[in-house]
Amino acid sequence: MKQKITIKTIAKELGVSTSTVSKALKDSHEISEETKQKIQAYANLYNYKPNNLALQLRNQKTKLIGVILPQIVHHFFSTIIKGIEEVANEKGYHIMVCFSNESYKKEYENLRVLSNGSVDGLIVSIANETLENKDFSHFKDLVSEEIPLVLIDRVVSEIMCDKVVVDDVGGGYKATDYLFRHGCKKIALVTTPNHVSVSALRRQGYEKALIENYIKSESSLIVEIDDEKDFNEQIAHIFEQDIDGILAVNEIYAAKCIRYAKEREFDVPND
Amino acid sequence: MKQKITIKTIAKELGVSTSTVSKALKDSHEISEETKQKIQAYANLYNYKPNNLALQLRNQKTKLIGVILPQIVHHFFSTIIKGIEEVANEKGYHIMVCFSNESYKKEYENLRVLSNGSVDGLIVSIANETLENKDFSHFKDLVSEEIPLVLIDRVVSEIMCDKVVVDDVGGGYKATDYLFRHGCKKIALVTTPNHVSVSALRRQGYEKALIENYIKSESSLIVEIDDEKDFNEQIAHIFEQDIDGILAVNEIYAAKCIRYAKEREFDVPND
DNA sequence: CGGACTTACGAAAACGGTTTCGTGTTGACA
DNA sequence: TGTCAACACGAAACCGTTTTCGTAAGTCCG
Repeated sequence: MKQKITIKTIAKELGVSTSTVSKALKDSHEISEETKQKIQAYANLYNYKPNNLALQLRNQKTKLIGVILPQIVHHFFSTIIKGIEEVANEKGYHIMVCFSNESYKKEYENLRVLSNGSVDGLIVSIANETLENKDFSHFKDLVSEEIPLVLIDRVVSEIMCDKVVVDDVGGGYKATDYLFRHGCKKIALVTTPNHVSVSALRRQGYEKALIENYIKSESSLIVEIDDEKDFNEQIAHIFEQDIDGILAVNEIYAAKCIRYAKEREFDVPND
Repeated sequence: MKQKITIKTIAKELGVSTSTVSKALKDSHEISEETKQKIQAYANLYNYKPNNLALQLRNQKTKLIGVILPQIVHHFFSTIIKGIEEVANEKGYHIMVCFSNESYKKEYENLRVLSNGSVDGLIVSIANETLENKDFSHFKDLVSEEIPLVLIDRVVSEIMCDKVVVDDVGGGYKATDYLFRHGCKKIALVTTPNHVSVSALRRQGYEKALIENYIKSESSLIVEIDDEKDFNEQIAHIFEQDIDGILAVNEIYAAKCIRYAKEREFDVPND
């Protein structure tokens, strides 16, 4: 790399001290107009830019946020990155992105590298492998070192820090409530078996909305899709009842339901 | 943040100099076994980690690669990020990702921040706005500062640096040639109007392959899809000829062709 | 006994900045 | 003429590390 121009080179070239240069470049009142002119002109001419590392070391802050995600080629996660980057930028921050590829080892390694002063804080979505083997000590270390940490989407209660999750219960409730407000009386639920947490939470929201509307939840209106079997066959029986609304726990089920309904000449969304 | 433990604190606490600590931690032969033990034990106990910023400043390298892309919520770009991150990781590097949102100003700003010592090199895909107003001076500055720069996908000849682009001509050629090698004689081309550059390049490849196989390009075998109109109607006429191969310039057209062929009971890929 | 060589450590410079605290020179004022 | 403040600048410390070089003490050998 070419000989970078630093405050020292300017100082030497102009026969002043580095402190004078530093002050002149930030228009300090301690420096005479004449000297300031000279220094600023020189800096401009040679396109001087202060070295970020030096500043970060001195200020003990990097204006950088580390982001560790399990994947990226995935609409959900790339959207998250975009969102984080936008807000960070507004606040004068930049982001460093790493991926764990759902691997504990890579997550651990990334955490180690980023928590050594490289970033001011971290935003992490935990890798599946970590979730399975339940070893969160690397996160707990961060917390005890008081490095700002926010967990998103995939969170665990063991780690004491701020968390942001999609409000699945609220989402399920709001969607169901919306249908009620639009005149639906008998709403079916198309969901997965209950061990998938997102679905279970959205189902809770669905049931909460039923209760608030004084409606009894009927198991004949709820179908837990088995992905191994044919989708249409599984939902057929709910279409045979006189339902006027369907809540699907994810876009895929929703799309399939809509297609099924259209093929049977229902008017979506009016019917 | 809690009082971080540094080499200095260890040195003071153990009554030795910082140089001794530094050497002991990297198992230098200059330090006696006894002292090493003591220092390493202490460092371990208090979970000492060397400060990255200090190292980067000292070594004049960050092991960081800056990546600036126009978008991210896009399969192509998120795949690129993943690829870069993987290779970088193998070589002990990490990446800093920024987005220009196709805006000249954000691109300029990102470039400015990253080129101040924050990264060892840059990988950039130029923003559309920059491409339009043809102002590449910010890139040229980088080059003259001899900061390693690689342009990907969207490149311009004005900037003297390494570039990586998808080889569309070669891709079109190889695909067509493949069909010839597998016995096809009459190959149709399903493409977009010629002003879309990717398609135009792949078409060049297609035509090059035809020429090399001494086959005359026939306009009746080439259909430029108008996305406003019905796809199937537009390709119908090529299926009426006795073709034995189709080259589609993108996956969407390919998928639609295959579906069309299957619906008409062709045996894909044998027919 | 004296010179050479090892061992085990510390001092200081360096990376590139910022900032606090002098300090020498003016000029004003009593 | 002596005092004091303002002005304009420099010295040095600091951020956390590495590394070169110097050196005191101990060992070995002739």
